[in-house]
Amino acid sequence: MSTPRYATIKEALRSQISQGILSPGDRVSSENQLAAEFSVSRMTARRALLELAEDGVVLRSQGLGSFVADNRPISSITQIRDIAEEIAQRGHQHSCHVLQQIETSADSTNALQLGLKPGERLFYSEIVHMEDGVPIQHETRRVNPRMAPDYLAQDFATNTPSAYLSAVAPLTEAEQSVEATLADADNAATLGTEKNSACLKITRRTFSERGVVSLAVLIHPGDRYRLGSHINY
Amino acid sequence: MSTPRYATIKEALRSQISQGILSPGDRVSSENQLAAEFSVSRMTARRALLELAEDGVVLRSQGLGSFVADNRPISSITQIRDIAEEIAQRGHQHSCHVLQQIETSADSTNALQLGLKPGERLFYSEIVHMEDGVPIQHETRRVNPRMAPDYLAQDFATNTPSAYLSAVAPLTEAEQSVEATLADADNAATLGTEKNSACLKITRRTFSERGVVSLAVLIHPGDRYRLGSHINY
DNA sequence: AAGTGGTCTAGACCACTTG
DNA sequence: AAGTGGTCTAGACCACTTG
Repeated sequence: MSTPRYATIKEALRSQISQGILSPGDRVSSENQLAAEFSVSRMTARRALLELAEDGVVLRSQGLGSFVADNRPISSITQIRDIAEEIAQRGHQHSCHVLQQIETSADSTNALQLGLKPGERLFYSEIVHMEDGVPIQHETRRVNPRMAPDYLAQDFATNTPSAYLSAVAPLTEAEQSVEATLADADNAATLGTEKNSACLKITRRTFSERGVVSLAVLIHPGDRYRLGSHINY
Repeated sequence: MSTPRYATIKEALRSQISQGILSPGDRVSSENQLAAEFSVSRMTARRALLELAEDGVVLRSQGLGSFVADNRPISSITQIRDIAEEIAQRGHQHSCHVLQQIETSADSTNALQLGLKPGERLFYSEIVHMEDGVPIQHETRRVNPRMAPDYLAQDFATNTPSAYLSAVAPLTEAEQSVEATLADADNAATLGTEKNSACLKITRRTFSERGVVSLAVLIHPGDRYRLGSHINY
């Protein structure tokens, strides 16, 4: 399976931007020009530009052309931080229990989310993170083996899954949702809370350049954890 | 300028989903089927499905088909949006009950947070927001009278507090925290949920150029609301 | 008038999943 | 074998912006 042509065009433009050949505000080649340069149909060149626009790399305007966008600053709110780092920054002690670290197979839902085939193998880990000895996060994570083949050999007591994955498959994108749930018996036992107490559940899908890296579900006791953000306009 | 055909197809599918004709997990018509049904080329039907997938409305899988995604509302953590707008954008109907809209005085905590002196007057409102008649947010808000002197004269049934405040004191900054709590008897009654069900609680302080504008506490039923974000690096 | 992006067609071949 | 989505072509007409 070779790289699609629209992807080649995207890559070429991205690299021109990161090398400074194209700067924010510069006009990039038009659909017709790209079609000619890369010997593809206009629809294929168009797709490359459309996807770059979706990713916020270019801005497009009918009649005018496509232009390199400003490099968006990363807002501190949305930053994904390693929990061990976060705890260390508060001046507290991080520790954890690795409950599971195994190979298993993808059910149809996990397969869809991770970009695997149903039944294909995946790595699974389950860890409880503690701050000064008090459990604050129950992490369950499903990992795409193609992105991190040595996942099962890691010692997560010294280096968290998040830290390890960031090193082997640098984060390019993340999708997350936050919801409130009740602790089931399992959550209650691992987190040392009451059953049916309020929990904050974060579901996070992380992407690297080559695709989906992992799918993490993070459960926090509602009375010991909050998410904060500061937004500037 | 007429509506593009792919937009018509998207709208038709969205409406089937919101009417319950299609439920999460259901398979939607294939590209070829939609092309035939709507008398368009496959590329046009395809575009409709692709955009719905981008919006998180459907999940697509080669060889399998396209499936309706989990349709629980997901709203952005990183952006503060008026709930009425948010609901309208999902194609649903917003309505609300104004429970209270009064002048009261600041206790020491509120005073500190709003930059007032203890005992100084402040405005207080309490509203339940509904999406298609179903309660999804219980909003309690304390407002700095200096920033919005006419707050008590507003009709929040037609213009939400958030929309009104944005107009009179444009948002320059916001601080928020997200946590999980259990519904108390009052929450349960106003939101129509069980007591001790999981709730998402957002505490938000908004700032304008001249200082703190308001302090809002937003309670959402955990099973009807999610927060989401998409991060690009 | 010439160029840009926006929409659309009617085909094609492919990889993938299921019966 | 039949159906699905993924990629791609070579055209077309359109609305929009600029010289």
